[in-house]
Amino acid sequence: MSTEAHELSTAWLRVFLAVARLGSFTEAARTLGYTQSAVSRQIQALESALGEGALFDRLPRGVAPTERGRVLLPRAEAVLAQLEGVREDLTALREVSGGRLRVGAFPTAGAALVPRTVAAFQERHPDVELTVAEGLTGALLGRLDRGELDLAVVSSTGGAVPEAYALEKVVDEAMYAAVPAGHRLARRRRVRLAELADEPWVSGSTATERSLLHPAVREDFRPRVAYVAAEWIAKQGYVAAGLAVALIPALAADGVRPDIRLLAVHEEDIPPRAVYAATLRGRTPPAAAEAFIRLLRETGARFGRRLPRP
Amino acid sequence: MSTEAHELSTAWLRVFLAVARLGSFTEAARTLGYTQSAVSRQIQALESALGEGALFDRLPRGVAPTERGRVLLPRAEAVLAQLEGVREDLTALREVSGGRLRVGAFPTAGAALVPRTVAAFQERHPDVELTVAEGLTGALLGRLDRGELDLAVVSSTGGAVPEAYALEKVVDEAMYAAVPAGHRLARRRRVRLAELADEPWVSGSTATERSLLHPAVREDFRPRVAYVAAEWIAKQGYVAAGLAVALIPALAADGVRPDIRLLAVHEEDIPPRAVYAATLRGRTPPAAAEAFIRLLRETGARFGRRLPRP
DNA sequence: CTGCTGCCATGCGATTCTCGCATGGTCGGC
DNA sequence: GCCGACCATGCGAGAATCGCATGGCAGCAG
Repeated sequence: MSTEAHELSTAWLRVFLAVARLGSFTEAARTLGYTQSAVSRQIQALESALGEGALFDRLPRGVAPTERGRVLLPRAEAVLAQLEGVREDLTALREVSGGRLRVGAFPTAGAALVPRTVAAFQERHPDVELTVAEGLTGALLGRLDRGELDLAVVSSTGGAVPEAYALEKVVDEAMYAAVPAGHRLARRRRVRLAELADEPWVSGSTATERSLLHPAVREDFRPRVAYVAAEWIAKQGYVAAGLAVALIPALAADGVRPDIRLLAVHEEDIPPRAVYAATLRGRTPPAAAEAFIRLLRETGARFGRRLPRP
Repeated sequence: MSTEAHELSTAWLRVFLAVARLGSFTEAARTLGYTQSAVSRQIQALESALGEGALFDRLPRGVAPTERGRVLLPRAEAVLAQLEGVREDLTALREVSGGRLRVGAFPTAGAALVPRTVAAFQERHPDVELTVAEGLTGALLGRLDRGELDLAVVSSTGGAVPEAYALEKVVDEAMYAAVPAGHRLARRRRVRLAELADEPWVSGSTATERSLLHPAVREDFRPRVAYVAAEWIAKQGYVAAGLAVALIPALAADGVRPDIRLLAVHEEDIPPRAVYAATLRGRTPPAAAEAFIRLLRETGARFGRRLPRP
């Protein structure tokens, strides 16, 4: 007879409550799907685990809680309620309600992809505290490493990504050529870059290595960068004025002014820029992050090789 | 692989907390006195009981809680705190702090026995809410039966007590003869009732059957009740005036006026009146009741066959 | 690049727990 | 005085849990 408190089981408490409520071992057993002997022993075990003194008086007709039993009653309910709370919390987590999510994204993603995804996310999971920070891919990964972010939206332009991160492709971003409304190709829907090889270009940098044009350079396409403008709003100005054409990633193609036409560039001319959602490899990402990534892909699908404004 | 939630053990949670705090199965095992394998399996069991999703990420150097783990953390602490609360409550109960105690007592006990016991009890257990009700033995037992009282202080005068009650003798109450200060026996400390057989008596009733004198009646003691007075204060008046003598139970002998003398009556002349503490048979009495009974006996010892004022 | 080390997972046998079944004891009622 | 309701308990089967030993994996030093 080990009078020592091995460790009290929550099953004990559930049985205890049933017995207290029903006033009978037999009835509690029937309700709980046990035999009467099992209930008897469970109560015995609980009584011995709790130390001296019975929890129920065994009367000729059923049982009645002793003072100890009456004291235990609200506590047992509280414990079980907490246990129920555990399940609720975890369910809420699975259903992505509550908690926080810290997202980082590269600048272009801030044009449409991330804002739209955020909007959809907020609608579905209004309880999640969501923050978004902008930064370049390298910086974002560093913040991920230091635990400052839960999720980073990065592009493949930054070169090789260390193995420490788990990447999930969100979208293969299509590229568009932007031409003025009166351009000779303005009525086309698709072009080859070779057709624009002789046009003056506006780009983010004179050095093509640092611009979107870089992966497109080939034998038959060596663009002449006549104007330099980093911001898309400025590029639009040059293009709309008929001074130049520009290469625009689909993610930035939203809200283009009406006097500009976007032409889908043939896939072979420029590889799609991949956008990834990065988390720390080996660490289970927050459930909210999973949900955010799903929405990212959903939103991102609209930017993959399709003209936003036909 | 039973993915079903058998019932989560509190041991799970304790192990979980240790692992979360120490960041390592091995270290937690060492701290808790388990082997590493046991900890590993406990966490596995907890994870499977809680359903999909791990609680810890297994890293090359130790483990780190996942989001699920971080959510579980405060809940687990709460559950264990409640469990600790159970033990504290029960310990407090054993040490008689808190809770309530409802006592009933027959009128004479209210003269000194109960008030003194109450005072001692309040001093020792100030947290217990104590109430005292007065009533005759029969009524008190009825209220005990109906759960209106936890404890009844009753005397043996009421005849047989049903078996439904557990009686614990508190004191065998001595009887005194009260005589005026100038009485011929006033200097004695003990008397035989036969010596007072010819005196006029004052009693609570003309019918000796209903008075304290009843059990004392014998061949050589047939008292003549000259005066009837129910209250002890009135009896004192007759005695002090030298009109009569009276029989006084020790419990009522406190605070006797100075012109009256109390003489111990020989034990053979009148059987001591027993005072009992009654609880419901078969029901575990409240811990406070046990403590109260102990103090009753302590206090009552002063009224057994001893003159309170020598 | 190879062996070492630290850490978690897992197969195995022994122990303990817990269950259901059947039985015994006690009390109240017809 | 027998019967029925109810709780306690001996017994054997099955499940859970433990420790021990081993395996797998990642990082690190030589």
